[in-house]
Amino acid sequence: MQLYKDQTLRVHNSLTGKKEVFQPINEGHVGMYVCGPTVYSNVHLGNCRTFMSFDMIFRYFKHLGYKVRYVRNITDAGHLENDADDGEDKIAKKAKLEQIEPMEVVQRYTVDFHNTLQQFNLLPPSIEPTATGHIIEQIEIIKEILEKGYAYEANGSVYFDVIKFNKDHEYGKLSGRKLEDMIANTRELTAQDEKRNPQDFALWKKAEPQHIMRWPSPWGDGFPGWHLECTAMSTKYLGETFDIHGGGMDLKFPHHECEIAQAEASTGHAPVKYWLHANMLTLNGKKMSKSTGNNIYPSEIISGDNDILSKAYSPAVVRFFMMQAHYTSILDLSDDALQASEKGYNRLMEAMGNLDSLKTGSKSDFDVAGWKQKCYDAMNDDFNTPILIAHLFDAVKHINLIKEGKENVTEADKTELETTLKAFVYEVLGIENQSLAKDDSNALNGVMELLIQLRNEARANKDFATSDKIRDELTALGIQLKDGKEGTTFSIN
RNA sequence: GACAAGGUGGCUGAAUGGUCAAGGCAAUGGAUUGCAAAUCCAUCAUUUAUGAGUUCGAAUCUCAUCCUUGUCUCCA
Repeated sequence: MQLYKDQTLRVHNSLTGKKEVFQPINEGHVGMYVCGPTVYSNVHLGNCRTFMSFDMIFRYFKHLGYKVRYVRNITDAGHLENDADDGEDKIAKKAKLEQIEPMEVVQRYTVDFHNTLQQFNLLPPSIEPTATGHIIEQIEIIKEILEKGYAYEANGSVYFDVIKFNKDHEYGKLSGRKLEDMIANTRELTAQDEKRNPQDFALWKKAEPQHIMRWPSPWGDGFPGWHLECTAMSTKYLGETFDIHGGGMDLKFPHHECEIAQAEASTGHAPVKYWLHANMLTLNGKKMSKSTGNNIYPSEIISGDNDILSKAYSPAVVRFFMMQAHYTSILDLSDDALQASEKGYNRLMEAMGNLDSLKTGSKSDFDVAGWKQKCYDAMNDDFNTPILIAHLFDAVKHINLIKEGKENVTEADKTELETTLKAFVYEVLGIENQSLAKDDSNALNGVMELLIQLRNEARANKDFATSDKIRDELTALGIQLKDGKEGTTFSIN
């Protein structure tokens, strides 16, 4: 199914600041690279939002029939705490702190990362390369940049020469910065600094004798600079120019700016056609920060074991909540917002559960084909999931009306509605139906049927004490009875 | 201080020049119900941080001010 031939997708390109029609470099194929986590601590909820956004994008491309190669790296070396001379590798620092091998740190938090993303129903990327697995490729790129004259060696380290590069190229075009301004706002170099210019960044850092993470190179033992791994791995798996590069807004500068510089310096041309940036997640209107306590881990939301929220929320509800905002907007997570999302989520799932049993007729009061295209239009407009969800609720309303017998639907439209709804909710948005009623054990259904029958008998006899007792006790257990025209049904919250 | 993304109803969150500013949640009235819940119908921002400007027309463009988030710088 090559749906992409019928749909015009527009994406917001951070490089130009405009929405552009998406045209892949190779027809029918999409190459997408997203900067993955540095695995030195448990994955942050904000990171989850970014990866969830790109998971949705990945899913929509697939849904449209593109063959997608989605590469998301694991940074397991080289991410310095800061760019100063005493900059320490984040992973090496954590290893020292916990007195374990750096690779134990990497292993522990990579597993946590995968577990968390799996809970939120993220699809695994096509390739998930690690920085340490691509040291050779990174060294090769450094050699090329050195050959082209855009880098210099100093005392066993190699630095990218930003000023030289800016003479032939434009450094700062992604983040809207001017090199002159940056230089004007910078202090003088200290005497012991190896860099020619404070804006220069490390391609290769010399490893001090006590440094554990080290690899041999033409410039001596050392380790790669943080920005380099993404250039090496994206080029290796997606080519010198690929379609989409994604990541969090916070990576725009310097990380992505440096990626552009490295690629242009080594290959002579721009590496990426469309730059997509996902916006940040705040908590109760403020940035998340471990030091102020305004912070929550994914596992704490799911378990409810935290001081910030009133209750636990399922991963599907959290995902639905995130999808209700556009990926380029700042999203604020709060208890009120999650509660509202949970109710909306339940209503959506309820309607989808009722879809199958709808009675069909000879005509439809609901323009399913028009509605379906509206859903595509929403997604085609830079993956506008909030608008898509608004349309989904339009379908919910019609499903409920049909169920009540106030509207009609033909068999063909019902099938179309069901297929489309499932495609957008499950396949594109990646929202699972986690209501317990779905995995219906026959025993539970049998017991419920019995209770409903007993209650209805009591109601018929006007024994409301008994009928209300059954209803209230079930409510206390989290089972809600629903008296409809067609009889009584139940749902489990 | 610089750059970037923003500031929309009680909460959340769409809409970037064109009649009434989506949707979810909450709220109010009605239908339904033994009473509720669920469901349906109706109501719910003369107004988009503030001030000024451009325009026949602005939430949307321009300028100023205030605020939030991110990055850099400074500081440490």
